[in-house]
Amino acid sequence: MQSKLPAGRLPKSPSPIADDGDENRFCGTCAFSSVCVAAGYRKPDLAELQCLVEHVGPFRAGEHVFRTGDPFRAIFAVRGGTVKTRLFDREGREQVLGFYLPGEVIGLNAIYPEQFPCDAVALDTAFFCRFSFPAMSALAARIPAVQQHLFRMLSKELGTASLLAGDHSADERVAAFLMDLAGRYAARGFSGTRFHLSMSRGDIANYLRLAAETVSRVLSRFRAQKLIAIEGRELELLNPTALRQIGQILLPD
Amino acid sequence: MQSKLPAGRLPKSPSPIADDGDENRFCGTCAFSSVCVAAGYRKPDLAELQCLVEHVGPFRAGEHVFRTGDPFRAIFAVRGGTVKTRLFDREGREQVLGFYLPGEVIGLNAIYPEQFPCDAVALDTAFFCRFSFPAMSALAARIPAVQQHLFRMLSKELGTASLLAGDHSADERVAAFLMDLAGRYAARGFSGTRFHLSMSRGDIANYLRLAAETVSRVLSRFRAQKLIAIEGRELELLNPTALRQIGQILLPD
DNA sequence: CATCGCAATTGATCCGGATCAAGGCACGTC
DNA sequence: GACGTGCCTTGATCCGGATCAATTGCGATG
Repeated sequence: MQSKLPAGRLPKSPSPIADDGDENRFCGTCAFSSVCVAAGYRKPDLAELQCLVEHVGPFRAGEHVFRTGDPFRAIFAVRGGTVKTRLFDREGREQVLGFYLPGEVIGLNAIYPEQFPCDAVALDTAFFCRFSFPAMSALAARIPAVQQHLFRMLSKELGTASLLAGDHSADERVAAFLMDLAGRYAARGFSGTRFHLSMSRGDIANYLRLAAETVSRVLSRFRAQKLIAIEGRELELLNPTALRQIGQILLPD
Repeated sequence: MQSKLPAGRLPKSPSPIADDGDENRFCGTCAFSSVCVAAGYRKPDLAELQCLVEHVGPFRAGEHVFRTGDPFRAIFAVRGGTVKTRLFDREGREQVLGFYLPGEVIGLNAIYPEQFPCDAVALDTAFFCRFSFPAMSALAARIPAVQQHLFRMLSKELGTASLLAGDHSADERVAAFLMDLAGRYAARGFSGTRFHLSMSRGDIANYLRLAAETVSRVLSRFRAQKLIAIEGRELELLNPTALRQIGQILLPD
């Protein structure tokens, strides 16, 4: 039930960011926080930032935030819910490219082609901050912190291709996947040991380039080994250290 | 014998960019060309660009352009030769991340961590244009074309992770690899049907996440099927259409 | 020239995960 | 309650590519 929105949350009321109590809580964990906060310190810049940020959503599970081929006009920070990005190959088979949690940003890979190169699909009820990219670009030229932040976010995402690469075992992939999610939840202020898997086993398998049956088997084995407790999509990491050990080859540090 | 360099080519003569005839030919195919050319149209900017571009090299095969952990100060455009990027996992096994041809740019993934996250190793005699990043950043804030160009290069590289992802057959991977190389050579003005493989079979296999033996077998099979002619590292694509067909799932368009 | 060392090729065997198949479970609707 | 429909789990079989091993070819070096 994460979709119980406070009344003043939707863009109908263009209230200043500082006035929205919930805003502050979210923004503190958002990938854009340093930009918004930095801009907030200067009154004239704050006005401009408000022009380029727009709240959109909610999207229901299965709805598209954007589609492959849509013209690129903006990037999106996830405010709530979960998103998967995916595309279809020539044979029409889905390829899951990634999952995005609250505070994370989607759409950066559309800057160059000037079209979105993939679909973004909500996995549960999700809503976003939409940043107009032309406006953001112009702002970046005037405010070094904004420019630097964009460079850093882009560069950071370059280092995030490793989970699916390589000839790694199913155990390694699944363990690394779970620990990656855990770390990202923890980084945004959520629990890093208990969380909900918003995506189906099939999506996980597709993302990890495994069969859904294999993912199921590995999770069952991890449960039998008391590494995790899992019931449906509710997950608890019972032995994160061991999981990190198993997936270490795929994990940073 | 790829190291037979023309006499005037080595950096012992630090001549200004505009004076170097070969420079113009190279710059036309370089990923930075739009930046350099755009800057060239304004005299004051040209001066600044000269400050931030520096010619480095040659590096001999096996020498490092940068190493994992080196502080990030600049990005490099390959002027000549070939480079591989790689890192070592905890077990000390090498992981080849990519190959870079003349005109392509390395180091963009170091902006965020502010350290190089991988090694860059010359595969043959190689030299570079070195762009100081702080200087470039400052220039980007003043010249929109430079900022836009950096955004685009970063975003473009985000779309380049697909070759090694996925559970694809060895045939698909090798065919896609060859066609990818061919396309990149062609884009830079070289032959797209006959070229030299600067990297060993082992490097190719490592990059494609296959065993070296498998790469060898696939190449032998492609030769038997008259798809390619290959002798050592000299390659000719005899039937690019068929190769594209085989690797199509991994290739753009 | 003989020798060494590395890269590449080719053959034989083995294993991990895909695939095919058959239920189980939780949800909805009628 | 009976039924359908996804989603998940578990079992049995098969195949592509890894691995181990042997051989060849070539450039470098003495």
